Amino acid sequence: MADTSQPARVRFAPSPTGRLHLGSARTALYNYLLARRTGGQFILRIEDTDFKRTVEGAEDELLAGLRWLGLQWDEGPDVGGPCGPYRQSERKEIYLKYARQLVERGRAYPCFCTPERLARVRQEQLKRKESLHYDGTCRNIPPEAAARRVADGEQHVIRFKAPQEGTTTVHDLLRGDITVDNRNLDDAILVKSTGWALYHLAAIVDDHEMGITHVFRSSEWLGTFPLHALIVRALGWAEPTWVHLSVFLKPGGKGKMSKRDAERARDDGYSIFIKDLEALGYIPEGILNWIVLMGWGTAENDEMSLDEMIARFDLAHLNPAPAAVDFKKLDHFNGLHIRRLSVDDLAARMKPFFIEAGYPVDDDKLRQIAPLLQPRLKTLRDAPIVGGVFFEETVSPNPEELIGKKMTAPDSAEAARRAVSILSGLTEITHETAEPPMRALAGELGLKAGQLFGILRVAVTGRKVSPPLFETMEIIGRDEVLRRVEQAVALLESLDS
RNA sequence: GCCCCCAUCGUCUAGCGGCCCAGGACGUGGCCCUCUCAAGGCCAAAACGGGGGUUCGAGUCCCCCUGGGGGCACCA
Repeated sequence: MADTSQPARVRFAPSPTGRLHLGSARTALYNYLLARRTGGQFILRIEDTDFKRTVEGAEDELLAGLRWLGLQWDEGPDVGGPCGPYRQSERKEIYLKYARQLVERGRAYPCFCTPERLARVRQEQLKRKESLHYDGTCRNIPPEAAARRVADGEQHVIRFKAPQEGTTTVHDLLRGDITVDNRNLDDAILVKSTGWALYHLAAIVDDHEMGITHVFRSSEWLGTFPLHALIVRALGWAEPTWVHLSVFLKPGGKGKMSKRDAERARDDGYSIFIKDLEALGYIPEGILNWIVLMGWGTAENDEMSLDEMIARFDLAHLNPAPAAVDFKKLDHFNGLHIRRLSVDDLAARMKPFFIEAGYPVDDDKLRQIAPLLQPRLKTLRDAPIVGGVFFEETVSPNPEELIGKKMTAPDSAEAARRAVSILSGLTEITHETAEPPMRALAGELGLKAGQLFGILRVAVTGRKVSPPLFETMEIIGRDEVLRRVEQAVALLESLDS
């Protein structure tokens, strides 16, 4: 079943009508993984035959998003390949060729019904509570008569002539055989009156012409699955392995992700769109690790890099059930992979977020603070929040917060004074040189280390929460540390008057 | 209304008839570590939707119910 011995040719075929989101990214991922796993090819095809719906810039975002995630394709509209063109809008004649073939074989027919008439038929069916389907008016027009009307230039579409009796059985890798009663099949439109093929024909033709071995697509195609298999068979081709992946459900698992849910995710600081996730400080490694597990599972060790996924991915563990998105889990994997980054890598990735937050960035300092921030970041966006202190020229602590735990202002002032006198005696303040004497001082004053350190932390960073105190002092530097602690002394003294 | 699909902890999942009084992960609670916050370590609570079968034996196979999801365009 999980045949990884034969090279797979797979494709990710988005239409440039929207943004790259979680669901499509996961489909792309699975395609990519199977291709790499089997030593096959990953193809990118743009399904842009519906010009009315094409969105300006969508294709660019799609490609950029995939590249950012690290899912580079082997063949595609921009990189070419032996089966091009890879944009459906450039393959019109190919589809027409097969549409004509189908008509010649009596497996498809021209239909002259107007959209208006079709809408009327639908209304009637709705009123009679029947299933919605084409009523077959043009199905029985004699081929010669139909051909004549076409030759005369009469507006028409091409419909597939679906069988009306018996049953059709198709096979999905995750669901096994699916058998439908042919009476429920519809004569779907293959070619619009404009001459452009619809998905039903275009995708089937392209998958064949491009030698696709496995078709990963969303479960929303399950309804037309028999139709598509029938078209493949009518054309006399071998079927690919069909894999219908379930959709993602909203957090909590009740209902599909809707636009409203997407907005709510944004309000919570998350997003279902890849580009937004990048801006929110999520890294490809984290996102990929998160989505690969929604629909595919392993017994244990969920933590994986892309390479590890390639080594472990298989078809047998794909799961047909819908999965609810859990952004908390994304946070977990993102943090996990941030911690896996090298110092230089993390420094480079944090940089734009410091710039965005308005801090004067400095590559050396970024590398210096990276190890301190690394275990504290859930997202890269947290970096300027946690590490902003290293770029601030001055701090303005809240005097009240300078008072040590269970201490008075005068006590705290005295402790700070003593700290200054000891620290100023050091030629350099580092973790090694400063911590021992400060611990000793705490003991001498009858304080817990945490009490003294707390005062110094607020004095030096202006915050109650910061990276480890002495490492922080080391980076801020002796002179500035002294200046800040002295400032704290003054602040504390002003308090008790 | 009609058609199709799915069903294990709150969530993502492992399980492919006995190895399961159901394993891992997120989240949650507790403890440890600890200069704060994290990170890390340990522990805990937490599930086979219900009912019928099949079988010596069912989370695993079959049926029904329930629940959830998808589809029914000259969109993809």
